[in-house]
Amino acid sequence: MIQTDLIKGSLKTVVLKLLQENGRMYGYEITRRVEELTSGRIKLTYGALYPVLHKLENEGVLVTESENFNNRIRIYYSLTDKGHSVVAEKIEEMKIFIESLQNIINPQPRLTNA
Amino acid sequence: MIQTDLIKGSLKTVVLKLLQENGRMYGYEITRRVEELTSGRIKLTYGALYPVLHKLENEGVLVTESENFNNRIRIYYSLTDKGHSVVAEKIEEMKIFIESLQNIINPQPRLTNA
DNA sequence: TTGCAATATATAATCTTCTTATATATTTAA
DNA sequence: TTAAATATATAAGAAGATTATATATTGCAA
Repeated sequence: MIQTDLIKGSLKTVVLKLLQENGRMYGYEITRRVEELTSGRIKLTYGALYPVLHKLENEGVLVTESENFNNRIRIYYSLTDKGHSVVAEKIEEMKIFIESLQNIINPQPRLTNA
Repeated sequence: MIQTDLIKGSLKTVVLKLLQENGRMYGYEITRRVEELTSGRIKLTYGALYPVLHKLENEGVLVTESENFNNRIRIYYSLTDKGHSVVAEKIEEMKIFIESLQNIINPQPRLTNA
């Protein structure tokens, strides 16, 4: 990740959202897409990404298919049925979280009852 | 913290922002204010909050004044000059981070050039 | 033809950060 | 008199990230 510790905790949701959006993706592609969507501001590290992908697979949220492309292995990840409902929940959580942060960052001026 | 792992990494920024907004605050007050601003969605834990406050003090970002209120010690924290510029940076980072997350959560449909 | 950048996945060691549990102590309301 | 609210603090452990390292192919430039 780049320049900020803020991303901690949101990686899983980000990955799941991209898979929901794109059907299936391989690890390298996911990091590319995140850079693209964030104008290079967020760069996923593989040391974080692959363990997360493996964990989600073990939890039955993702399934994999290996394919050969130009003699390079690509491991495609896609959501299971369970995965689809998990994404929906995670996205809701994230929206509420973002709202909460915004209430802190741009607070309504307090009424002078204090 | 409540119900979501999303908050990881943003605690420091949240604390600093509140101090910028309110002049000086004590630990307990900070947790109250965060609950208030987020409608109870984010509850800071003291096990996370106090170590962060102490760390920020050691870094010269905060200073403390102890006061006695109803036989209870209150330790007020406020920003140093350095602290004020640190908040400004952190807030900028957080705004960009939130923007980035929103680009991922609500992506513009991709033009079919891929 | 050699070497570097890009493509592609993976794991171990380490660090940071958070949660949970525990401790202490006063005031206030039931 | 007892529990909830107020107030701070730290240790142990878990979770999640970074950094470093490993391996291997393709394609482009020098």
